[in-house]
Amino acid sequence: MYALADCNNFYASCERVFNPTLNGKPIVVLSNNDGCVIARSNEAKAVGIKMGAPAFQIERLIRTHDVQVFSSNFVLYGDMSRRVMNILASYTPSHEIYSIDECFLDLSGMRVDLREYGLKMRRQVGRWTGIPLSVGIAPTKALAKVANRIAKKYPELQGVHVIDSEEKRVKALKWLPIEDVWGIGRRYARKLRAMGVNTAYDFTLLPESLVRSVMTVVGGNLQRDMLGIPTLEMEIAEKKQSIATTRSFDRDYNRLEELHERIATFVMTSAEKLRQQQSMCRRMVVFIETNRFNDKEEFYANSVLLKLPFPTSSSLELVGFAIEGLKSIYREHKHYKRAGVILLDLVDANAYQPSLFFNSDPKHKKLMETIDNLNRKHGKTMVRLASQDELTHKMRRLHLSRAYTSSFNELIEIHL
DNA sequence: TCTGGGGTCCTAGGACCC
DNA sequence: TCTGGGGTCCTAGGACCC
Repeated sequence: MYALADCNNFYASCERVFNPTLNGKPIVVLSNNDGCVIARSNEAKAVGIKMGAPAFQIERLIRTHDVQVFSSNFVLYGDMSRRVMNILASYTPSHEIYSIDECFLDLSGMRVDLREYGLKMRRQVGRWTGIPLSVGIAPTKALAKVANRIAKKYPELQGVHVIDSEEKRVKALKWLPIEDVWGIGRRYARKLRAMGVNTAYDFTLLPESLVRSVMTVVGGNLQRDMLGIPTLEMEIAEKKQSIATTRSFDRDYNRLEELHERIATFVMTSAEKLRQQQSMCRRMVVFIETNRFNDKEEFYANSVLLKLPFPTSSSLELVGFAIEGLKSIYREHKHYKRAGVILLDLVDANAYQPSLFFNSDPKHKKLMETIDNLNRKHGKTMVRLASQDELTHKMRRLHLSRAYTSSFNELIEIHL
């Protein structure tokens, strides 16, 4: 049996933990630059605020319903996530952190009352972190996902649902519309509807060969899992296979120097994560885009895949390559709105055999360690490259909550 | 004025080799 | 004019997730 534990409206709940006066009020959390909605409390969903809605389009809703608005505070959310995951880990010998707010737990062989067990983790997470949790338990991961939806949907279940019989499995799948199935997105849902498949249950009745022909092996595996045959396995966290830093800008950039500074900073951020997991990268993508919503200027997007002459995790070397790449895709007289850097083809820094001729400069290793340590101790951008001398950008974060968990200056004060 | 960011996996088709 | 077959590697693009 597997459990899927999922935090309810995670970002919104994080904001609430440190400000209980928000209980019962509609809350939304906005993306970087306060661009669009990325999380909503139940109350905000109820008044009709859609996921992904641009902030400027919902101003009226916000005013009418006194919606509490927050800029995203990922330092806080990451920290809360770690606390929740640590608690959940104590409930199983094997868990998979599936996303910032979701965790699969392998409960096979556990001699416990599963419903009680789910209620217990939910209570403990609630008491220790203040985050509301829903738990779905079933024989496979895909069914645990379904069970979790049901746990969320019906309050009388108290946040926990167990699928432990064929009858419950069928009932759950007949209840779930095809577009809400994990692994079936817009594209496949439309195709399946056209084939007369309206629910998850209909999907499980399709011939396997048909499913594979439409949705490749991925769909076939999903179908088996939904039939109750454990097929999707636990994927225990190892290293990331790619590391990306991408951002929309607060305004249009058109000068090469401005993009240069942004790209250098993105590389620095990515490279630090790269070193943290003790990898080196062999390829890098650099991309830039103009504003796709602007009808007055033709949309321009371009990217370049760089094959590095040697694997490296040195920010200095990576920035050098990235800037060469940037120059190859930069066009003058355009207004850039978004850019990013993706590190790919990551190899283990310790296992790598240096080449006879071309290698990352060994002096950089020590230097990077020093920089990482300084930045860790003194805040993110204590040490930057000279190319980053002028920080011309400012993220718009008008509604930022405090760094309750990560900064001594921003701890909550309790007055007795 | 204002529209997110960070990931994973699979496949078809081309390049290249013998 | 005729013009194989099989293997591997790589990559772009498409699908999905939260």
